[in-house]
Amino acid sequence: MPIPPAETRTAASAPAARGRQATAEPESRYDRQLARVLEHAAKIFCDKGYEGASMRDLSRACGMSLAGLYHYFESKEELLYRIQKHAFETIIENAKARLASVSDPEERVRVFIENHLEYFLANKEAMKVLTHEDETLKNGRGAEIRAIKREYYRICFDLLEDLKRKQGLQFPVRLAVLSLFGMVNWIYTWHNPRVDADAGALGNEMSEIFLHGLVQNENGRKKVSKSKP
Amino acid sequence: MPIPPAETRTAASAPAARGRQATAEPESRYDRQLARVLEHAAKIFCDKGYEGASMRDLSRACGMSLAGLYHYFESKEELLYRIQKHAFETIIENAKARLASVSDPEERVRVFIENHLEYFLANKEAMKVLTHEDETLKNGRGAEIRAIKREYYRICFDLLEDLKRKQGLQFPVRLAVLSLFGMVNWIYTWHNPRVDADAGALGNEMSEIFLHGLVQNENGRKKVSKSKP
DNA sequence: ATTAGAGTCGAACGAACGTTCGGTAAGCTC
DNA sequence: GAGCTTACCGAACGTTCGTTCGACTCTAAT
Repeated sequence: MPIPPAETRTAASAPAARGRQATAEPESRYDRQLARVLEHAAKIFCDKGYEGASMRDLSRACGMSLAGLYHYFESKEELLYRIQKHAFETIIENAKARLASVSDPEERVRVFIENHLEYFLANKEAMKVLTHEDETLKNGRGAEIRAIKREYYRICFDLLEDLKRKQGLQFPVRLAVLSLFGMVNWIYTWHNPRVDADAGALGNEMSEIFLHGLVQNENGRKKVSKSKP
Repeated sequence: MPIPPAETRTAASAPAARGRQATAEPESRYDRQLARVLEHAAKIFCDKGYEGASMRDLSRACGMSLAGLYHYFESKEELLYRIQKHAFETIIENAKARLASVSDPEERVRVFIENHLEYFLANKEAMKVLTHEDETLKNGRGAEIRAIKREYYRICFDLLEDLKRKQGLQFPVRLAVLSLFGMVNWIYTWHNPRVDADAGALGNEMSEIFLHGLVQNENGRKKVSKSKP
């Protein structure tokens, strides 16, 4: 949930997180405010889209003046960049950590899917911004985000290729990866926490569809005995 | 590809398509120009997003003055509405027509998927606008588009429920529908006509993944004999 | 008590936005 | 060829946009 403390300071030169004794406190006032701003920005970009959202909307949401906001970043574009970068880096980090302890190829795919859904649903706003505004950033920042995205794609690709090789399967890996991303990313258009299951259950069900399909004859796992022949 | 002739005139009161003899010519000058405008609008909304696209962009693309454009519609919002409505109605119409002659439940799902992909790839720009700007329209027009969307969803839902019942399967239908839409709609983010297969081939491959999954053991259709045990 | 700078603000900048207005030139009907 | 309509345009309307500027307050170190 928390959008991150500053890491790198790109606006005016400013203090690193220094508490009262320079060591104890992890979050300076600046860091806390910046995190607040990023969180509200994610919410607003999510609701109205990057282009449709105005800095005045953000100012209102943060309870801070328009000019005051610019103490924490240098442009609207940087806000989008920060939100996207943090979301992507975190989901990749989480995926790597979870995959490290799983070796069965099929199970690894399941873990990847569940990790994706879990982070997605826990950070719905940032992830919608990541997904929806995927071509918005241009030039340097856009290239950086696209590189991170490619890394994430690659992780999934390798997972599926490994599965294919070890189990001697036959399917187009690129298309499988992109179909999987479609399935899991599309969730931002429909998921309603009051109606739909949580990440764990959805992950299992989606994994089942993706790995074994709707129709699983000859195997019995999906087929159910019917009273009428 | 062609965005449609006028159907209903919503701007200033204006002539219906009347040829020189009121019967022979199907396309008046007005209809042709309107179609041109809608086509360019779809392209621009697709490239820069609805909010990011300006009427001046459209004016430039059409080679027509800003004021002149408004002869053909009453607002930017109406443009989006027209594009979305036409795309949705056509894809539904096509789906119904194709499904009418197919009775096998599994084959019907395949036909639905292939129809979707075929229209999607043949009308990439309008379909990206439909997919990407899906929450943009508000009030009356938004409600109307959402109703059409619900109808399309319903067709797919019924298809899958029929498959489930007739084959005695067990899967969550709502999730299956939404996963399928995710798979097929996501295509606008990645499809490259110079790299990727055409709608027919992609439809087959996606249908295979969706219906039978990546891993299809015990059945041999997917498993391939390996030299090493 | 003085100073430095972090944090914040009101007010404004120029640019861009969607839309409208008054007008004109061409085409059609009588 | 008068009269009406369609198709289009230049210029501008009022608004909103992202961003900046100079000044103020508060805190904390000198």
